[in-house]
Amino acid sequence: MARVARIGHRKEQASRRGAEAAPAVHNEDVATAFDEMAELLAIQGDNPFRVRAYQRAALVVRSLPRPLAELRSKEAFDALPGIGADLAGKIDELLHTGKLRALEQLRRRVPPGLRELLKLPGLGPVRVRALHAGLRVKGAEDLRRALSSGRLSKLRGFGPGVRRQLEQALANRARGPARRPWSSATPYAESLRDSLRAASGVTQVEVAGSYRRGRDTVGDLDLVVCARPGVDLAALLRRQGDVQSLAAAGPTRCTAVLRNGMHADLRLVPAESAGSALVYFTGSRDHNIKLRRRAQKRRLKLNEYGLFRGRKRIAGRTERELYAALGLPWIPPELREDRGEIEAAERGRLPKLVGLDDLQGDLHVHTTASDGQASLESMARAAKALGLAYIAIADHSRHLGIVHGLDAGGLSRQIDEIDSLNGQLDGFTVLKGVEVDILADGSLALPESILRRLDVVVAAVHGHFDLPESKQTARILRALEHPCLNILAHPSGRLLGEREPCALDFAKVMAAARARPCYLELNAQPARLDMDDVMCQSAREQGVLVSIASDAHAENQYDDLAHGIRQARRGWLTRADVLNARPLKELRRCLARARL
DNA sequence: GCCGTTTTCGGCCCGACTGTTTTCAGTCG
Repeated sequence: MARVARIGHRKEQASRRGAEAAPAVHNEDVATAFDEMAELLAIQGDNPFRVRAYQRAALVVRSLPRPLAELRSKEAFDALPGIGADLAGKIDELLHTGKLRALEQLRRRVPPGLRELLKLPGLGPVRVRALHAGLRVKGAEDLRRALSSGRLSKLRGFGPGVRRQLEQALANRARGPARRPWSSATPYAESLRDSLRAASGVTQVEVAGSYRRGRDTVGDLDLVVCARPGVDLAALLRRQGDVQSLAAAGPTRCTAVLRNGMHADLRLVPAESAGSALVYFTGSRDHNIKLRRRAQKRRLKLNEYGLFRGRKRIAGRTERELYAALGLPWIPPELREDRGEIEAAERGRLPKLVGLDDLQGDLHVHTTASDGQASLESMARAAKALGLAYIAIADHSRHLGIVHGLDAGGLSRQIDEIDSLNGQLDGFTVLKGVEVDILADGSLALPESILRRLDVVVAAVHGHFDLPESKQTARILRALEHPCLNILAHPSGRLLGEREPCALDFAKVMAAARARPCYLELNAQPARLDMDDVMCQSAREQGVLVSIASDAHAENQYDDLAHGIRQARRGWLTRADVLNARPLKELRRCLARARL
């Protein structure tokens, strides 16, 4: 929604500048427009395959590592998978005018509140259309009234079950975001998995879904269960402590409502189908669709029970066996987003993804000198105990808004402290650094004279997140021109579920980082995970090294590095793409290169 | 709306569960 409004904003800017000036339209804007087209067409009752084509195009555009604007021509758009002549023309129109006539026409025909209704569980395009046609329902509030007045019961397709589901959904809507950070799902996912594994008759339990793919946020949990005959899945679930109720219960499939409000979908499959079920329920949907089409072309049929030639199962017990039968190597779950992984697998070009063990150090660590909770020495010893070879202390600079930051004097004292500590740490190095604030005008909050004395200068935005895109981009580009800057930290400023990424022309930032050169941080705090996966993939393609950083404020927060690794893997990063996967000597060379 | 080693037209991934429509449509993943 915010994005769409932003297109409007750009449109105004364009008209002020004159007709010849093209508004800056990002891939995300195009994807959002296509998503909206798909929903409005679906509500209208249009051909479902046409709807699907828009959805697919949105996904393709959203996953492109480069801005569409760089591709320029309609022919180049047309060459993208899932984009034909028509959609290529629509991309062209959006890029040049900032608007889409077809979308504007649709918006005039379909009340905007109906799109919101589509998000409610139990409401698809058919029922939303029926609500509008039968009861003039135009949004959630109308639906609430129709429910309470009893008018809904007169409508075909809205029996007591559906009405109960809708009442529940409207009540739940007030309860906050549907997706939550990956890390907040972990305790529930793991305890459910472990207690089911311990249940008698159960032979195998795996968590699948977006949780297994390591997405930054998780909606529902998906679990694949194998058990001996006679095991009653629903009865088993009702005995689990974390399970509040069952929203659906069949012999092979159950949906449990957990105490934290999450849903867990469980599927019971025979052991010979464990691999195919795991592929199936790990997804993503688009990865699966592509696998099934691949199966079809080989005159095979793929479903959650296996890969079949006629009625004969030819694979399915393990994932590896299944991919092999489709002529592919096993594909890591983090890559299964239909962003080119199947094509890469086919050509033997899957990246060897970075792992936690590849990290040699951590370049963003706080201490009690600013807002951290542990001393310099404690943070250093904790990192050494984890097997890291170096850390960079990057406490905040002092300025308005950050109370406990360091000024030049404080930083100078910390430099001395680090020198003396380094004498006592055998085989471990503490690098001198800072997380210096990027001020509203793009200057840095500390003088160059003190920054010159540091090994690592990490710079970040901590305020003025809502500047218009042109100003925000200019601000960051100016910061990147500072001769001492090494790493741009948490580039988008997003906080999952709390703060949207700031409006920033990330392609320009990436190009500037590459040209300078300097590095970009993938902040591993579970609520940040900033950069996101697509930005990481883009950095890799552009050859910009990524610093996977814990931003630890306490000894135990080095654990967050695992979240960063997960995100990095989703962004196709290998060891070679990661700045702090380099040994100290090589790291120092990289840092020296990034100083003008 | 896209796409092509069965195809430029006629397909488009596949199955489970729910509710209600007494034989299946709608939704979901």
